[in-house]
Amino acid sequence: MPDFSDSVWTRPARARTGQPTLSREQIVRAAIELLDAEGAAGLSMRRLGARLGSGATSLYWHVATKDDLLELAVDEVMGEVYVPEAGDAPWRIGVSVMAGGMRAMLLRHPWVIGMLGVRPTIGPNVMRMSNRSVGLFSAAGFTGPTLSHVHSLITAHVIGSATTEAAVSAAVIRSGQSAAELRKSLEPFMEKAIGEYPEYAKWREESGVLEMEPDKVWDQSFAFGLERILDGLELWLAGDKGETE
Amino acid sequence: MPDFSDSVWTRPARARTGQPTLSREQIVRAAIELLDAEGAAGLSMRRLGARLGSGATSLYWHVATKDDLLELAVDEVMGEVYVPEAGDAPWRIGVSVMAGGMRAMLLRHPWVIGMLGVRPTIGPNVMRMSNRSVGLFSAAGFTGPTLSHVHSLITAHVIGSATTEAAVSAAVIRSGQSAAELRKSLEPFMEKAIGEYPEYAKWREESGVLEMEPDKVWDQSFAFGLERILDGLELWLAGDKGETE
DNA sequence: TACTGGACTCGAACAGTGTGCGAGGACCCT
DNA sequence: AGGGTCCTCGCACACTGTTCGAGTCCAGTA
Repeated sequence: MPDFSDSVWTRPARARTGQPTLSREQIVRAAIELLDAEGAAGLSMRRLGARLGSGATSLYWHVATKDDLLELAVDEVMGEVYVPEAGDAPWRIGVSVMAGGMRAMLLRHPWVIGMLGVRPTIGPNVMRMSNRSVGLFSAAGFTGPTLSHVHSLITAHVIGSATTEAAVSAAVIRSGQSAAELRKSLEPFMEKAIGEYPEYAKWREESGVLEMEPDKVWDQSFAFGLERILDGLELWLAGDKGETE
Repeated sequence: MPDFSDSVWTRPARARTGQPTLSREQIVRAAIELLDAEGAAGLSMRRLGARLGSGATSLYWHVATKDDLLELAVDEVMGEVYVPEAGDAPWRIGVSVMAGGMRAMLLRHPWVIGMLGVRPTIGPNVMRMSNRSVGLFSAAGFTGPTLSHVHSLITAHVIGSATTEAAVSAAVIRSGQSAAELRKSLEPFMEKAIGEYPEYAKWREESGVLEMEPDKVWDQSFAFGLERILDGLELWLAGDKGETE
């Protein structure tokens, strides 16, 4: 006797509202959730489909390719970054707000970092950010190619700091220990290396960096760097522009 | 009638010299070659095995996991970076040499960039670099946590600049066109965007950046940023260390 | 010389990946 | 009622990293 418990007849009619059940925005949002929760390796089209209650290949009607989806996701989270309007505050403050916001975003969505080097992002949100940035820097007094260099300098600092910070924090998470515990369990390894790397070892011991709270150190490092950069830029604006060439 | 053309008997004795045919260094070297030629997506254990004339799974005797292999590869190329000895030159020069060398390495091996954010590198070559760097910065007059911040600042600049540069250059390569051609074919897209991003468009038009040679622009941008950073650091060394807090 | 044990290689297999294709269902318009 | 468009999805393909166990070779010992 055939089993009708799962046939077309016993199964309830598909819950269709007449509207498509999937949308590109919905897919992108779900992808970001998955990426946040499990990292780049945790996102597969099949798992994403399952999370949305639909077949994996259905996604391909809304999105040409997984790479495209990632590009959309990157641009989407870029939209979370607030860039102040030019003139709302002194330019140093404006730039700091932008840089801090972008750093926070990258640490919220660390999977973005690994994608920045793969293809340039030119989505609408990135464009909006760029547009605002130009305003910010041009109000500060930068023009022409230099303006672009300044923009690159600031974003490079954000991306670069976030890269190493994210790498370490990923290692901490993977280890299942706290940062302090992880450092302790690496201690013997370091101990052995001391002989070979004397300068490094000496600094490590004397700097007092071992007793500091890791998160605070990252914040300080980022802020310190940003201040030095802004100082350097202000100096350049102040006049001696040909000093170093 | 059985086919003996490929049996143990007809097959020539394995060309064994008595030495193992595979070695970890050889594998890492081949992996780097493959990564350089085809990027991160082009490296698979099977292809790597084929390139070495051996079975894919043979690699697993020398290397625990693909991730381990990548870590080895990253550390290996890090070894290509020359870090001057402290005292061989004024510290600004020393730091510039190191930063420039690291940038060049990252552009030679752009696949490294995408891996830096995934896990921290603590291989011997990276340690050697760190050791040298400490010497460099400490000779410049930096101490304690600040020394670490300065180190982070410089490497962040290198990594950050290389990230966006590599992204663009990857896009150019993928497009199969020259940078200028690619820009031209993106022109209509940009044209349409001008209305929405007025500041950006205005800068784009007036800056003269469109007529410049792309490679030169990258170099200039990197050098400009580095000089600003070094200026900022020198200023800090000069004294007014509490100025901005 | 025979035998053992370690160093090393490798084919088969498993679970999982991105994606093309074609069949089909649901809806709207004529 | 018939067609056309939008949308979903199962199947299949070629490929991935990795495990397992069998096998091959060589050095050392008895």
